[in-house]
Amino acid sequence: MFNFYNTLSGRVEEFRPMREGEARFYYCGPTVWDFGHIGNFRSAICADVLRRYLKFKGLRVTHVMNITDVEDRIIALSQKAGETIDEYTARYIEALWQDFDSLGCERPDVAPQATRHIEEMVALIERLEERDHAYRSEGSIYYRISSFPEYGKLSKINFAGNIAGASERVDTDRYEKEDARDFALWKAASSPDEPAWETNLGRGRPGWHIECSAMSMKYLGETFDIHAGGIDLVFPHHENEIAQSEGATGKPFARYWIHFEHLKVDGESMSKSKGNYYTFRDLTAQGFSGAAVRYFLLSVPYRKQINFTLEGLRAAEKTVGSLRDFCARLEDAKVEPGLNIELQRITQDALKSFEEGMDDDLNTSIALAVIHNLSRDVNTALARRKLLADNQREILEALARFDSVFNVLSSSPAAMLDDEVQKLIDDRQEARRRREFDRADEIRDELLVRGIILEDTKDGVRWKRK
RNA sequence: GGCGGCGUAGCCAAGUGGUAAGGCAGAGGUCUGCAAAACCUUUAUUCAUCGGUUCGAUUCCGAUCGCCGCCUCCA
Repeated sequence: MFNFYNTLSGRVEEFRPMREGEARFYYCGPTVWDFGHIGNFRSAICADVLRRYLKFKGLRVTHVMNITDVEDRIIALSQKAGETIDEYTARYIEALWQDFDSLGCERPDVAPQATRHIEEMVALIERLEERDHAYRSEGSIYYRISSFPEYGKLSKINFAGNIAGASERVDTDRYEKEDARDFALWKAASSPDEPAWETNLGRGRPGWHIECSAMSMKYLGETFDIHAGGIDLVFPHHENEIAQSEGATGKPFARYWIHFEHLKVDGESMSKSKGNYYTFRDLTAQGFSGAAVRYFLLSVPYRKQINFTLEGLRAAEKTVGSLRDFCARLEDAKVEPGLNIELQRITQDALKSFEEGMDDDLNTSIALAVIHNLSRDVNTALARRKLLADNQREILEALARFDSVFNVLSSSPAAMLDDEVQKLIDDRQEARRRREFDRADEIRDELLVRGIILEDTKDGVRWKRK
């Protein structure tokens, strides 16, 4: 199996699934109040790679990602737009899936929405009330943190040291709570026109944290393998999830917690006010590909902050282009039958190193370096005609294996050339044969204007779209 | 006030108690009709600074400087 850092234990640990051959994995998904930004997608892509690597390791994965479609901001924005919550969030959910596709993220097996699971949340809150972990105050219901002694075990927060300096910024007067740390499980509707649900708990809406407890346990069981999310969620969100879930069931909740670091933009935290805020769509509008964004975001291991810059993204775009060219060249190569033992060894070593890198806390930097080194060795062999048919097959299989995790190598098949363009390429070849190089270069320039780049190789002309 | 991370070539960046992966950019070369692509060579005697531990430190410890973040909605 492989190792990764478990926030709960504070150590890199070997992953051992609860059930042989199976991994149950929950990822705290987005709040759909706007288009996703690159920070959201760093997390989503890290989660995607984790999920893919679990599969690489031969595990059957059940991946659940929640969609938070009700919270204060969504309510405010939808009301402002004169829409229902569903009308407002629908477009962002649609956009989310489009972005997932563009970024090469597999869709989760289940993507439950909070608004569709109010019943489950109500039932969970009732269980917490029965076990005395919850109390009512002015129509709302709060979690009683003093009733859960293990509170803080995930984030290791030192409450004594914290309160002093931070308290001035914490709004403690807003609700009637027994303890400033207590958090809302259920928020009573404050006015008749506020979106709310009529339930056994009264008219209101769920607190933010309860949805993840209710939905993860519904789809994965009361105890499951991995719970993932952005680093910012460690406290209070995940800490509260543990309190809610373990408080209600008396059983361990998630066994492994994995958290993805944030990214910086131009060396600073990303924020709209700093003008360094990018949605994925901002980048595609500038002509960047999803694969380049994905490659960039995976080029640094998940536990390090990555510094996002447009310059870095440009470099990633070039790198992905080179790797894809390499794959296409390898596929098209006309090779002699047979097997080059030396190349076979290189290929096997690459597979081994890739896996060792990923096994070591998902070190994507190392895994990518392995792909680059293999690419160089194979290019050299190709140029020297040392690559034989069995090697070609093995290397393509290895690359497919790598790409089952990274998903940046395969590109959509190039669209067919139209007849006119094909004729120009043929004409140019004819001109070259006659050594009419002015004419040949003229045609090459003309094709370039049409966005087609030609490369003359030993095996004939290759073309690609700009 | 409490807590944490980072500082490695022009840029991005991995990494380890035993002598610096990878990518981008640059230079020279091979190949080519010329290109392009690819390949080869080359670009850190050195890992913020100063001490300490050690046979040996970029890697461990301490101090200093600089940058970033969390503790509040946040991926």
